[in-house]
Amino acid sequence: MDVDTRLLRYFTAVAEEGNLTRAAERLYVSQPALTKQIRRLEQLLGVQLFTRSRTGMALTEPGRALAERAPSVLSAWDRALSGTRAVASRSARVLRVGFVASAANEATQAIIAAFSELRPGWRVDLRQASWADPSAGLADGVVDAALLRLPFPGQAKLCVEPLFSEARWVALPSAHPLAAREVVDLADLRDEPFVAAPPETGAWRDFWLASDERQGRPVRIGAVTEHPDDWLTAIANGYGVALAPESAARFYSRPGVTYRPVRGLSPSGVGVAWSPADDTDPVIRDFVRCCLERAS
Amino acid sequence: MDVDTRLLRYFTAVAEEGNLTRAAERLYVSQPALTKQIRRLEQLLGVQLFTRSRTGMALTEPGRALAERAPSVLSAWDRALSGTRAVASRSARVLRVGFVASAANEATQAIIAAFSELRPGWRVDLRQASWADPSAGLADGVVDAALLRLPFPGQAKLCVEPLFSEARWVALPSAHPLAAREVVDLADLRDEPFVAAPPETGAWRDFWLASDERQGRPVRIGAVTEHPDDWLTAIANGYGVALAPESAARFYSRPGVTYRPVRGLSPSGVGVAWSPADDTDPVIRDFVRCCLERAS
DNA sequence: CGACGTCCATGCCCTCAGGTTATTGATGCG
DNA sequence: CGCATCAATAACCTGAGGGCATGGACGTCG
Repeated sequence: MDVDTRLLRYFTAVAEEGNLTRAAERLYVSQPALTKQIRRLEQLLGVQLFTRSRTGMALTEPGRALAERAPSVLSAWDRALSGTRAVASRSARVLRVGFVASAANEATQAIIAAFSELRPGWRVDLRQASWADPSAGLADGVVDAALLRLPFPGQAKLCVEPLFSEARWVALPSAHPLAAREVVDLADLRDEPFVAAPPETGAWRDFWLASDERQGRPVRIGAVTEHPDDWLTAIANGYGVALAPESAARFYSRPGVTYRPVRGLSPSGVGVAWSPADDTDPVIRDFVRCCLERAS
Repeated sequence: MDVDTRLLRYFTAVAEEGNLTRAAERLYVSQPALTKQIRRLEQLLGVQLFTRSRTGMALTEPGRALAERAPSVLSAWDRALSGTRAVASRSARVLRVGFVASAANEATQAIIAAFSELRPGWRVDLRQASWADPSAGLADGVVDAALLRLPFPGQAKLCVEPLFSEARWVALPSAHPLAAREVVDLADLRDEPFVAAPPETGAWRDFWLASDERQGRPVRIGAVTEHPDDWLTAIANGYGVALAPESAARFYSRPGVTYRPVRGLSPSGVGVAWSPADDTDPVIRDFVRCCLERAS
């Protein structure tokens, strides 16, 4: 008896939401399509998985049994997939490097260049991650190494080497009164609306909102963005201000956005991370070495 | 990224056979269909899994990586499937009982009747297994309990309670000279062709060929059968003789087939088996109790 | 009490995945 | 050289799986 992992994902979504309509939205399919799939799954197993009512879809006892076991299937497949891809990229002499926007900025290019010289046969695949994934794909096994802002959630499970740290500056709409000053005080920013990363990024988001350093004053969110482009646009349009590493002033300059140093703000660290499973891999070690050389 | 488990089964088959044509036969699909599926899988992963040549399909390094991981996905799904079905049948008050043909014979009905009386709300689903599966589906989680001939392969991993034992008789074509005797000597059977179970049944097959008791004299196979009907037909048609439990003489009588006791042959045991996971289940315990009561 | 909102199910349509048979190419072998 | 062996391709058919629009059951609220 065969299933598609898609069917299992559909099932878990409905099980979690308890509601076809919402699950369908979450899965980006239409509700009738989902209805059909769930019925098909039930028919496939010969087991009723849900009891339908106007209040939604409730798991039956066998449904709960499947809901408990489905994740193990999905995660087994995830492991198989990322494992296979990892081996494939290795045997094609490709190093997959993830980075979050504004992580290493201009250092990135120097690192890649140094690595290319050290390992002439190898190609580097650079993949920019959205801010929603602070591990830049490393946690999912999508990349072999990543250039990241420190600290980041899940850091404990990975090997990390800090590279350098930079002052946190502020990016302001050029028309903003504070843009006229050479240096801004953190205290002056406390009541400004901020352009922030999506809420699911947790500690990462908080760090760039200076949540720890605003003495309990709640932050006002002016806009939420996932990528540098939206971010710059939001600031230029006056939706709010945002903290950014000093190098962003050079790397992400744009008319309408002004960067200024901030007094009284701790710096931000940049590091390189890789999976403990690859810790002995000579190519990874070379890459890390390049990072350390070029960053100091 | 989603896959169908079918695709993974196809992949493993090709990986094992190293040959599309043979793998296609084994999977009961056409060779072009399999070609397409394998290419689709490669495309899906963005990874070349095989190198094609006149000698067949050889795994690449990433292919080997997937071949190592695919079984874990398939077995996770197998567990999820049989686990869910088990819970479903329990919550529908159905006890799934497997049996191999001629295991308990007439005792079976008495057992079921006793169980129905003890657990009036419950229904028993009887499932006859082919001789190719001596655990009658118990090993695969397809049934909750099974009535079996002992010993059987995989017995160590299950809970087993022996019920009774029976003499092994011989089933002969009625026209066979030995059918004229009241009792047959094992020695007289040694050079006869036998009707046997399929080779993959291993020890089971050997036991019913009396391999251990023919003093190294090789057995001659006259026919191979999987089900009682073929078996009786093969014997009646004179393709060979076969050992059978005494009760088969009553339970599987047919014109053209004569049963006779055999001197000098050890008896055959019958038992009930269930999964250790269900050992504390009161319903299973009741069923086992019924078996013990009715068999003694 | 009737209008509306919320959910799931149904009907109809379209596209493409996945299967079939027949055939073509490539390549080693007697 | 002709044959056997494998994989790939072509042409075709069926049905799975998606979308939209709508129906039906049932609370809820003005």
